[in-house]
Amino acid sequence: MSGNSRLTTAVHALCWLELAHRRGRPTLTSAQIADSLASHPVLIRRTLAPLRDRGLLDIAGRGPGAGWRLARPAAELSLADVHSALAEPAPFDLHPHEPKQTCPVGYGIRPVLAHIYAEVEAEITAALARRTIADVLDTTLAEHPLPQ
Amino acid sequence: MSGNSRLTTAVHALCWLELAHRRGRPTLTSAQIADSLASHPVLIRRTLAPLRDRGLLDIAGRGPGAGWRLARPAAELSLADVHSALAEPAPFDLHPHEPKQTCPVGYGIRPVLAHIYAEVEAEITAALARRTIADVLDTTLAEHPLPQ
DNA sequence: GAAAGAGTAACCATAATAGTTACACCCTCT
DNA sequence: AGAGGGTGTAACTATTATGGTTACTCTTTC
Repeated sequence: MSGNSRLTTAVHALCWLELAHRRGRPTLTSAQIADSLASHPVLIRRTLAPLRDRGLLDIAGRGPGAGWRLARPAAELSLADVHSALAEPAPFDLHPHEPKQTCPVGYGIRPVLAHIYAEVEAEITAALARRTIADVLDTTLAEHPLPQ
Repeated sequence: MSGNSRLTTAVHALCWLELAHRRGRPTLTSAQIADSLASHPVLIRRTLAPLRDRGLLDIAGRGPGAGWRLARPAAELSLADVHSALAEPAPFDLHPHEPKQTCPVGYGIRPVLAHIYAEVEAEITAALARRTIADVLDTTLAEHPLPQ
């Protein structure tokens, strides 16, 4: 239990919602989404909450019959949108403590590294922006269809 | 204490070694490196050990007078080399458990996501490959020189 | 009033990281 | 031979993130 699978969880959930939508099912409950992920409804609600707050998803109704649904067409929902909404941690951190300020390297290296790390983040975002939820779902269904 | 600052630690150490080299100091001990980072010699040895094993660094001598030194010119040492030697964790993981195999999404989504995540990794590597230790040191000294 | 749904707080287990101590081992120097 | 300066590494601690789980509140439909 070390890594970070929230992007996976969110993308899986959104693809599943889109597939349900295509099949004429407008919404899914968090229990139904959790079933596909072999996870738990509370985890789904926790993971999807920031997407709801950012307007990627919404809840249709309340009480019995309520459920999650995409707030935008799946073809207009990129993985970068999901990544950004999740506020994923950056892959690289600067020093845990301030380095020695009387050393030329310790004094000046932090903004240099921060700039490089920002570039890396931009590349990650750009790579994720190339794929939409619709792309992922279409590729999944086309390249790895259920047997029989 | 959540993130991962090992790339920062390693790049800082390598820059400091290169600066020492330019000043006519062929090696630095882990205690001297730790001093610049406001860290501890054991952490330095732990972080630098995989770089030594991968041939980016070596130890000159043993016993008194021993110390770390770059095994290659700093201009031929990219941050991607460092990142790779450190075996940094990927930013995104797949599902913590196998998703439901009777769901079309659960059945087929993992290789699709794995492919996208591999692309992201490649972009990270490419961005880091654009900078060498010499670049980082030169930029640090030029853009953020010690006052007076 | 019962039941289904989301929203959330609280707690547990696990793992990674940084920090730290302790000690074994190797070598140089006196 | 012994002292001391180095690395190598195991072991332990504290902190934090993550996933998992339970338990509860609130709202709405039936």
